[in-house]
Amino acid sequence: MYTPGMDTVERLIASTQELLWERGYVGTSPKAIQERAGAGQGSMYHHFRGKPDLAVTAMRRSAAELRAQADAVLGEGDSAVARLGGYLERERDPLRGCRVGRMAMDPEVIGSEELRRPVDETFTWLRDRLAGIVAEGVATGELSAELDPSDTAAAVAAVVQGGYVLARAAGSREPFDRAVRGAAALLAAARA
Amino acid sequence: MYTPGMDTVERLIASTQELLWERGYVGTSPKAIQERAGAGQGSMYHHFRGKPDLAVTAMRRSAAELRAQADAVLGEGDSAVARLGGYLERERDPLRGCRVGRMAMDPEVIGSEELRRPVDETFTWLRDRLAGIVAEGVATGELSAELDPSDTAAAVAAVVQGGYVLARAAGSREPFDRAVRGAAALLAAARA
DNA sequence: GTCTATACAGGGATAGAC
DNA sequence: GTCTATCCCTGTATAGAC
Repeated sequence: MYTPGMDTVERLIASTQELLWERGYVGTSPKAIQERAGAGQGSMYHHFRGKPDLAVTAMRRSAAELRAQADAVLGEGDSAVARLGGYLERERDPLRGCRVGRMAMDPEVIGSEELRRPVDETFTWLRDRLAGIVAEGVATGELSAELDPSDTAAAVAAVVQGGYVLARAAGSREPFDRAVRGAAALLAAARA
Repeated sequence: MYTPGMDTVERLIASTQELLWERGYVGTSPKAIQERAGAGQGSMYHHFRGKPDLAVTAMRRSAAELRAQADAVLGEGDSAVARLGGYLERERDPLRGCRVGRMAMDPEVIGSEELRRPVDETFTWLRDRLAGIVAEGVATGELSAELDPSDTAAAVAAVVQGGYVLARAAGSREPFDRAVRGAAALLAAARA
């Protein structure tokens, strides 16, 4: 996440990304950010207007990173089912949860237009991307024509996000693994 | 949630349940609980040892309520697909999220054995209950024998929890509705 | 049982020196 | 650009009076 050569601004952003992932927006304090970044108060408030400003910057970056990763995974595989399955069963650390999805549960994030936007954009993009793959599968006759691409895409995205909830509740990655495997099996069973 | 006739203890518990749902554990302060309950500091600390104690009590109650509701819904319908579909598409307020699942994203909840337990038990119970229905459907020949009941159950539970994330991210219930509809369609397509 | 007073850390930010 | 001092509010809890 961050390397010795990074300057203060970069260290502040990277630290904020990590803390938002671990503790959410309400749970992350400027002081904690400064400590992790090895920067003083003055530094942080010189470069950013305050916690919301820094958080928006960090969230935009996390969103972009996630998008790039997902896009790469979704490009691999030679059939719709294989590509969706690849996305579902891609390597993850379920107990950490999703760094973007996590933000959606925070009332302060949801209550702020600016803070919610990167989260919204990420999932809108993801659902569209997944829907395109489903539509392709339906078009080539691989998947049943009964499947609505947008609905199916939402279900796939939801399984992953919900899998994190189940895993964290259980204190074990097992429910996550079951959920994505279960979803992959349902997709496989929906082949035309 | 709470009625005029409730005594102080009940009002404290009910207020805590509401606040935990709305703002999570970190986001809920004793002061806010007292205000909503119309009780003073002394009252709260007389009846409960502190915030964690009150939170555990409130979470146990929310878990029990949720379980009762889910159990009722899962008992209706005359086929496995109908029962799972009924659970998925049951009336909900997606923008509020799940009062139990929400807790799983809170680091303090996950970090405490006592606070996590009610959440864990709720989802373990739910997955078992759903798995029983899937198994039944497989046994009667309604559902494809390819489906693993536990995996499928986890996927169904995850779709709902993840649907909340998508809805809150979007600021609209639409992605939730799409996700559950998509999941119901996949189940219908997996009929033997 | 409930109230008020008190305590002390931490959150979030500003001011001004260097 | 960064540091230290300072500020005020809130979180969480205890003590003791009523």
